[in-house]
Amino acid sequence: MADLDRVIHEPARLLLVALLRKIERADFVFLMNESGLTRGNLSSHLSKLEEAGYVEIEKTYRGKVPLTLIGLTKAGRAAFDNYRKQMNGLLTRAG
Amino acid sequence: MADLDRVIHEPARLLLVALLRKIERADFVFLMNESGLTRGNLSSHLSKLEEAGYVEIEKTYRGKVPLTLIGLTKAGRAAFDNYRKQMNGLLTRAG
DNA sequence: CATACTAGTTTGTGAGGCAAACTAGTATGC
DNA sequence: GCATACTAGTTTGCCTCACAAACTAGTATG
Repeated sequence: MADLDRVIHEPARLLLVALLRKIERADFVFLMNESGLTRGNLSSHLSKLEEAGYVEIEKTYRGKVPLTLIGLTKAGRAAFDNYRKQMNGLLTRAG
Repeated sequence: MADLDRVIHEPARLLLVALLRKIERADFVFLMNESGLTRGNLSSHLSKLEEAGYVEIEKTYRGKVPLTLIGLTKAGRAAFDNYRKQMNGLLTRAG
């Protein structure tokens, strides 16, 4: 069977994880712009990813304005790589 | 944004469509065995695919026993190919 | 005619994605 | 110095939907 990681599989999160896979670390607003998600949905998807242990979220300040930094964990990278492998298998097996 | 086709994106259906992409036509029980889905879930996923116009379902008989044949439509093939293209983009863009 | 099997469909429920409402803190207008 | 607006998030409510379990229908067997 195809037991894909549902945390990664959700398109919004897949996009986020793919972004983070490249750039290591990003702030909330950047991810919002890149993904096209609303603040609300970005927040809840990041929470899911955090619960799964796939991202680390650091809350700090840029001057007096709050700044939230997000980065993929080792587990997150591994999960994404594994997902990619499985998905490629599924897609290419279907010549 | 990543607006993947949700009908195809669901893992169970992705597997079904990938299978059908190769073998053109299959019966209900074969798909059940290949996918590992229960009769109930296979039935409902096939209904979704049919509603989307992605598969054609033909009910006939093998002797006196009902036989359900399932095949991808042109639209189904196109949808899968498009999905695959988008997904590959997402996955490889994240070197 | 009752029990079992094959081949499916329908139903109930819990999880979850999305949009909208809410919160908190900072800057600006008057 | 209080109101209005803006930035940066979080929480809530609703509606969809995947999965499991229950149900249906028809055939073979004892």
